[in-house]
Amino acid sequence: MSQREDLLAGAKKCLIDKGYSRTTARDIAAVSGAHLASIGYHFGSKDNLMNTAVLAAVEEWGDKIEAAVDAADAVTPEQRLEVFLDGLFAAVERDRELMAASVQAYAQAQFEDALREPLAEAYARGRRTLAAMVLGVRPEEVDEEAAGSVGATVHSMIAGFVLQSLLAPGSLPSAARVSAALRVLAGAHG
Amino acid sequence: MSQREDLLAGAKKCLIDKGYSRTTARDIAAVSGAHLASIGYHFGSKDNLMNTAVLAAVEEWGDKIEAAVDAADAVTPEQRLEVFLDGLFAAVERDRELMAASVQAYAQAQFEDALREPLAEAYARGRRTLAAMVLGVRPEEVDEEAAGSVGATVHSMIAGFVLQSLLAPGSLPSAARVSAALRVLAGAHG
DNA sequence: CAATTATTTTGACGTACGTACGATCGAAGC
DNA sequence: GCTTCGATCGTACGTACGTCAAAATAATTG
Repeated sequence: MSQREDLLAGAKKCLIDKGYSRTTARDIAAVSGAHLASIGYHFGSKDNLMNTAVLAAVEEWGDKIEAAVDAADAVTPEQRLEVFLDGLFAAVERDRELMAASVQAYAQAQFEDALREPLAEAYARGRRTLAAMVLGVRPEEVDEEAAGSVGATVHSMIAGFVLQSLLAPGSLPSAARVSAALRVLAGAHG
Repeated sequence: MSQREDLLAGAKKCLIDKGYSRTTARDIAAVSGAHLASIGYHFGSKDNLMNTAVLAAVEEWGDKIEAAVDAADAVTPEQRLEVFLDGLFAAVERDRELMAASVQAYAQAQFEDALREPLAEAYARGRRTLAAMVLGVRPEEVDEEAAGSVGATVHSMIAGFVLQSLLAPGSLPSAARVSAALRVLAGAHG
């Protein structure tokens, strides 16, 4: 493994263990086993390395969501959302670290355009994917209206559950209970 | 205004403008007009001051949500969720800074028990309040089951919409569209 | 008004930070 | 075998950091 890869892995680990801004260049060097000065050589600056690590983590987390979507696509439309949530919640518990990194990403994105823009783009893409799943169509067929309502709502729910799980591990409801809750919510203003 | 109050206000401002960890003690002193050493005198340490500011911001944001709940309580149960979301989304756009601070809070909470515990508690309380609103009962009457399903789901949606709004301002759907989306979601697995 | 306590101000200390510079190494090219 | 070039290493510079001790001032109390 090159020092470049080591540094990136180390930065991700630090991101999870100490957070974005509390991570120092020396922390990354120590954790990765790479040399301090290699950060500048390979990434230009420590902040640049951290941004790269943050985006990589968010992308990985996006892949997990997509895997849950793919699994849900195999079942009937009626079961789809619940199967998806089951897969998602399992991933949430399993890959806690990835989500912790994602929260760091959102927090930092407010101060760095280099983070906010790709994150906003990923968010928009996610909405389409999720709307497509729920509606049972292909992502390209999802119109802006559906992405901005159904997709945005599902995506928001996910993000919120992730936050909740980080704050109070193990407190997530089952997918079945979320389904029931959605019926209550839909009924409350039908 | 005492320096204590000035410092707290300055810390909040820095929290919003520069983020939790990027804020230095000298930043706070400069913004607040207070003296550097007053931080130690009044708050013991800079971190302690920042934690106090973070919790104050989250509490303020909680008050906004509660105001939206109260407003929604005035209408019929059928309109309630939609009216609530209308009020909430208005608050989201109006008090963007409070939400930005809240995101900082969640990001930091992962590394400081002094933040995570009160935040988790506030989260739990919010779930009850929201479940009570949707179900049309008083918060004390909400059982654990309802708080953990309906309340948790609504709360997650809110948190997600907040994140979305921070990432891409102005991209929130209207409350009516969220309502429609919820009906779609409930129907997708009925 | 004197005495005591609370707050503000000054100044500085020690440390940890990010980054730059040149030396060193190792493999590939001719 | 000498050169070249990308990568790694050792080190040190300048600076910005949080905190503290003590002096100065303000407020409170008897």
